[in-house]
Amino acid sequence: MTNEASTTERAVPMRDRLIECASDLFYSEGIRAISADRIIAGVGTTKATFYRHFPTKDDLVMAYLERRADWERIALTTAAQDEDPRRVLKAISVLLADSSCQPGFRGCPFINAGAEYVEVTHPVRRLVDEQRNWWWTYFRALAIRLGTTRGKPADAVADQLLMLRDGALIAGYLGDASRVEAALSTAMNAVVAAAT
Amino acid sequence: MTNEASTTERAVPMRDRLIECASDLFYSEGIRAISADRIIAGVGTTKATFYRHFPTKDDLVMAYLERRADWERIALTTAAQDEDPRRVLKAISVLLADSSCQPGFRGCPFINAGAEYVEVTHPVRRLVDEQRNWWWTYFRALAIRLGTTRGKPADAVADQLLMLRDGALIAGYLGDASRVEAALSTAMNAVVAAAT
DNA sequence: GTCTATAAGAAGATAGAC
DNA sequence: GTCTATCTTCTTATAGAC
Repeated sequence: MTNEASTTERAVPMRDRLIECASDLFYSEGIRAISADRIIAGVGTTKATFYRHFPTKDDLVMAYLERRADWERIALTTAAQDEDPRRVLKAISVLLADSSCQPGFRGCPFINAGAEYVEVTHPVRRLVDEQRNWWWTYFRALAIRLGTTRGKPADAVADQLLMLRDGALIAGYLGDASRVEAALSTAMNAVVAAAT
Repeated sequence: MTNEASTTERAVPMRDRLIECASDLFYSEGIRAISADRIIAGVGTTKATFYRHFPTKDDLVMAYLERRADWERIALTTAAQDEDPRRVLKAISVLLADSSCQPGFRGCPFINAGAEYVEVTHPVRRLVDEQRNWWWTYFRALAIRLGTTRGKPADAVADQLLMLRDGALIAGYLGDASRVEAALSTAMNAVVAAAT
């Protein structure tokens, strides 16, 4: 094979290095708390290069959230491949609870971004909406597989499961992450049982 | 026109006017998004006066959150005075859902502050913990009144009800506020039914 | 594509007069 | 308690050389 070890730094394009660094910093400290300078220093480049790749800071914020959205969808669909919808529900609980227990867990990046971006028409908020709609649609389909009647009943169960997902991530961040799994799976089962 | 320092305006002490203005701005736009200058301009005073009342901006942030905590506790205990714990549960759902439907609703100020303040030892985060503990203790007592066995079962129900409260406020802000009441009360009832 | 240098403004906070 | 004036640092963003 060709020698690429000596060109490790050059192998990763600057754009990806900026997104990678931004993803860590924005998530762990908040978007407004991180200046472009911090990211520039983090990857070891200059302002000019930064702004060549991302005309404004918000463009990098969008790239950060798009990457997070991809991760989240992949993580969920990977963890929830079981045929049995009840085991899928359990797997989702375990996935969310495990994430909550990881060091550096700071809750849902989309909920956090929502707290920082107020304007509903802002691209960031549109992306947050999109990701939340994805979750809701996923939960609605799961509700149907679990035996909930299509239409309003399934919509209602999707609302409740999304509510529990959001609450679980808040609890994982601001509460006791070690209790999230029990509370989340118990509540999800209760909600599904009451609707089927 | 009329003198700005009219009797009504002067009757409210500067400190309270600063907290009042900060409360509106911090909640509606986010804490980091609002500079001291914006608040100073909002009440029509100067930097020197601002920093005489609040040595740092974070001191004002604390005053803002303490006021919000007081409001929340008063609102809840006022809305939930019924003898019947099932009607109390319903009243909480209605209170949270109604709040979500108010114009300018931006979710839970404590969850939002948590998104902006990362350091767990920061006074803001301690206050967030305190308010969340208050809710949890309230829910645990309610769970017992609803017939849940004291100890672990009641603790588990409190975890789940708090999870639903948090998720409901997220849904009220980032989702469809008009569907919060149905989802929240249905899920709370399901969780309680499964534990009694 | 990347660098040095810098603009232009906003941020949190203070000194000293009245 | 309040004001004018100021300080320092940080912020996003750009110009122009290599």
